[in-house]
Amino acid sequence: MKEVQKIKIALPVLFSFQQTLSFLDRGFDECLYVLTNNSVAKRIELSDGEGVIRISQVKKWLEVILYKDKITRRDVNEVRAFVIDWFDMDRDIKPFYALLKKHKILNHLVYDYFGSRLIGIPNLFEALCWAIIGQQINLTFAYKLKRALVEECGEKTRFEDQVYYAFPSPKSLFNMDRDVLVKMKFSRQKIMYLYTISNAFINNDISKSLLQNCKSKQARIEKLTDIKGIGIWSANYVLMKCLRDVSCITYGDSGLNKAIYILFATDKKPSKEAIDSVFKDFKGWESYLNFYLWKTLGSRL
DNA sequence: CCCCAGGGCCATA
DNA sequence: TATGGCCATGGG
Repeated sequence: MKEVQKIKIALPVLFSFQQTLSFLDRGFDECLYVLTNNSVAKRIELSDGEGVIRISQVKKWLEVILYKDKITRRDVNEVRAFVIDWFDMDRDIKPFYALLKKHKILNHLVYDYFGSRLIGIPNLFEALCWAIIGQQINLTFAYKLKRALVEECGEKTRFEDQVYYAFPSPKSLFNMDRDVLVKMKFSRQKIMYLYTISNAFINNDISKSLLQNCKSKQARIEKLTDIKGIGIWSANYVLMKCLRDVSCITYGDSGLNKAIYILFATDKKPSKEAIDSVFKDFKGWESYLNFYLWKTLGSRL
């Protein structure tokens, strides 16, 4: 970390960095970034090696400080692209807000979460593993599992009295001893799914570019759900959080069910038709509505 | 002790 | 196609 470089990104309209920070800081035991009152820092993997970035707001700009041994022009471009992707800063969400404002029941969400963007998981392997880890268990426990995994086999950087972890690589996860994962309290199913996904990445059966090159959304869903452990919920979750597809609905999601039940007085587990009727006024913005509905449940789901 | 968590797979009918 | 059991643990 011998060199330092400041990178400025202009704030888009309808973007709130405070909302971004409050989403990242939901009281869960997150291990892949470090928060302060007004900044977030994380380890970043770049083509020319790893570094640490710290992001804060300075007036009308996002200021990203990159710490790295030797900083290249390519590093700077990649960091800028990473942050824009992570916080979904390139998207014009005016059309979404227009739809929200005229909705009878949901219009207050504009003001409750003003400038809140769909925060992503740019790393596809991490997004898929996180979908597996989070299935069927409460998020508090899911974050504990993730931390155990990351601390065991994620690469780390020590910088200014802090440890910054990378999410494990497919190879390092694949090579983890089964018993170690059992001791961490992963279920046998989750362990098998994680191995399967790791192996798929190692063999290049799945990658972000392979998904991006699929002809249709349906083809992407099929490619994802071909993987054992990835069902319809996980596929939509990953397309939303990693591929930045804004037209996804996480069918089967307990949090989504709960939000719709509370706001629309449906069954506790609303039918697909009931869910679709909520989303029908938000064509092309389903992922954003999905994300905002999650937010209505509060910091802890 | 019960039920359910940001599900999905498999067996059965 | 639909339904029920199973997974592992923790919180309510």
